[in-house]
Amino acid sequence: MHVTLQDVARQAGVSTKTVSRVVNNQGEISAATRQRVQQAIEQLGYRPNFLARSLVSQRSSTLGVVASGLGYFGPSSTLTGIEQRTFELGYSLLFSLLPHSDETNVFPILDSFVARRVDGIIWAVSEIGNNRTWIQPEALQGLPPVVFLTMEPKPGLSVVTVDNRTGAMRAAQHLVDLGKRRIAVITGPLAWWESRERLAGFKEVMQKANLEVLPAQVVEGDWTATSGRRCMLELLEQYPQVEAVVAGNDQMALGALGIAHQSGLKVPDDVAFVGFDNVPDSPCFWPPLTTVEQHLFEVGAVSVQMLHNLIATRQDDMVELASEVRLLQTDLIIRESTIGMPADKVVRPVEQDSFKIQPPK
Amino acid sequence: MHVTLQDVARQAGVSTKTVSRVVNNQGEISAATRQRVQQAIEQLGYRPNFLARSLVSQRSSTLGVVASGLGYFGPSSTLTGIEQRTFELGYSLLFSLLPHSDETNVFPILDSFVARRVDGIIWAVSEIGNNRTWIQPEALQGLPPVVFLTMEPKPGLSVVTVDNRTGAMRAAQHLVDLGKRRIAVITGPLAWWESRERLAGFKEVMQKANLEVLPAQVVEGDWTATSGRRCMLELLEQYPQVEAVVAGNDQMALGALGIAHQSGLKVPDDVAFVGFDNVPDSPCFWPPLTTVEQHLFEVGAVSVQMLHNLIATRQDDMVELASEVRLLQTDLIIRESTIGMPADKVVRPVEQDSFKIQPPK
DNA sequence: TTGTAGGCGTTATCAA
DNA sequence: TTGATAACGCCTACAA
Repeated sequence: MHVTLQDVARQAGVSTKTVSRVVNNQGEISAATRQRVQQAIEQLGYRPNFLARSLVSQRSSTLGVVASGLGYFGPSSTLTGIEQRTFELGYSLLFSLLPHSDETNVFPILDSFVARRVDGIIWAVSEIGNNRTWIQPEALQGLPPVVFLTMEPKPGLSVVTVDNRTGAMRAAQHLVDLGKRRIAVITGPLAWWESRERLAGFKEVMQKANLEVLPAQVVEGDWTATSGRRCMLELLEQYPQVEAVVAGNDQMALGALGIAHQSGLKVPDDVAFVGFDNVPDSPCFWPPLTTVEQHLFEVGAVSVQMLHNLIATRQDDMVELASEVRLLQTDLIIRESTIGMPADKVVRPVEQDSFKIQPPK
Repeated sequence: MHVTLQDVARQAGVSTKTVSRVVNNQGEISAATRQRVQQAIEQLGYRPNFLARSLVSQRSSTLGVVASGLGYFGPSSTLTGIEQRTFELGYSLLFSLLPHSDETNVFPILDSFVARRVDGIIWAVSEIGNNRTWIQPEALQGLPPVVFLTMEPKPGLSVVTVDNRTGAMRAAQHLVDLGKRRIAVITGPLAWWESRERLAGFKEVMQKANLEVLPAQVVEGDWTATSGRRCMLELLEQYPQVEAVVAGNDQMALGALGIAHQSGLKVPDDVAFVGFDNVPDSPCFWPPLTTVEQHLFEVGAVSVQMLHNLIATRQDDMVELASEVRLLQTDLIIRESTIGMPADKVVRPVEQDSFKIQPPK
């Protein structure tokens, strides 16, 4: 069916090895034969078979990625970053999605990756409930190098994640600095590690500012704008003195904003709002939303780079120093929902954990 | 490095072929040997190598997908649908992203798919400018079956797309039915086929209603909310009598809504708005947005099913009847931005081009 | 500079 | 019911 090296070799009147050398640009070859071989390749429309190459070379130049929740801006950005860097480094990408559920059995997915002999795996699913209990030495044993995204760093694992706690602290501190005292929070689902981190950051700032956090000030949403509406209604009911709201993401902030409008509250004078994510629409919310930007595209790119290094290391010497952690910082984007006048100022702090994407080798 | 069939065979004291039969559940095998083989598999931790299997069986059980613009809800939904159906049908998915640019050379991506011997390809990139000129018989020659998404159906190609024209007609007709006469349109970039289709649908309704469409009534955005703001400002400048706006997507509608608020216009009494996409946030816009829902998850799922059938067909007999077209209908979701009162009614028409996802064989 | 032999891990063919 | 042998398409080692 397909044209093979043999066919080309026969056509060009040389050996298969010579054709192989031409295809892979290796070894010294006389200009004449190279010419002849290339002509034969063109003529026959030869396309190399990576499966056969992978079989003998024991590497597939393919990475596997497991993602989730592409309907949201964050995961999509991360995936885009992953794909781009993967391509730049010369890999292909096997792609799998996981439902947002504890129940899902991850092993079929891992098996399909192993069966296709991926050189490495990126686990781009948020830490939710106990959906990480599968991460055990025995399970990792049979796998190529893995980089985990968005989880509490654990010894022995390579992790790339956003500093959610500090991000939330920036949001809360901003409100405190503006003189707000009665600050409420709409969290994401607390089964999510990210949500708990953000809540912890919020509480830390409140404590330092000697501000109480009553149970009535904390409500739990599910990331959707609709849940933001519900949460804001609850807040107005159980904590009517609220002066500001920190939302776990921009969607919930949007929903909460809607309720504020319906209730005739002035934003930000009566109630100020801060979101999290800086989705592309957030500058066009009504009013434009102050929010915390995560650099998720970079999270994706960095994780691929880390995986690439891991793969190279494992091949060179068998020493396994897989435990590396990258914590990416956030930016506070200040807009009208907190300061009430046209502004789009970026407050970028000194980077504590700065990073660079390393150039391909 | 890895445990192979041979290792298992040796351990169990049988031939490799016998092990192969056990692994693939084929042929008759005595319970005793099966037992022994399975034990050896467990013991050694054997994982089959799909690369080797693909090499000999001439099929990789892998599909390739080329997508674009995951930052938007639509493409992400489509990709999610593709992934899910792909997994259900027992394939793996090789994933590639294309920048939104005419210039991009698609052949390296196609080559990487062919090199890995994907069984089929889904081209999930919108038709923009002349980014489809590569689709020529010669280029298609060397490829496995391909299904194209979101493009003008062409003879000889398999296409799955949303009926954008009819969708836009629903939106426009809804406004006409509400008694609006001076209706403007904010289009997506007109280099996109989808944008032109939606504009054509809009114009068709206007014509039937004996309503003029002046050049001043049509402005071109770039899908972003920010461009929606700019376009709405232009409209208010050059067509101040505007009573309603049809936007090319929900993001631009959001931006336009913001300008309406800033200008003190009442929605929908002064100006009504309709979007396109039904993004999850749209019920929480201010006011909630009437919009046209595309079933993009289904577009993805249907395209995979079509591809699967194509692959099966090509293998059975060599007859190539690749030209199939599926046109999926839209739903109009009516909300406050047009009717000004709490409502969330779905108008679902009789399906002209109904479809079912066929069960896996 | 070029060629030969052997093997990567699996499945198909044909015997036993 | 099982097994030996030959592919699948490519690359590495070693010669020539």
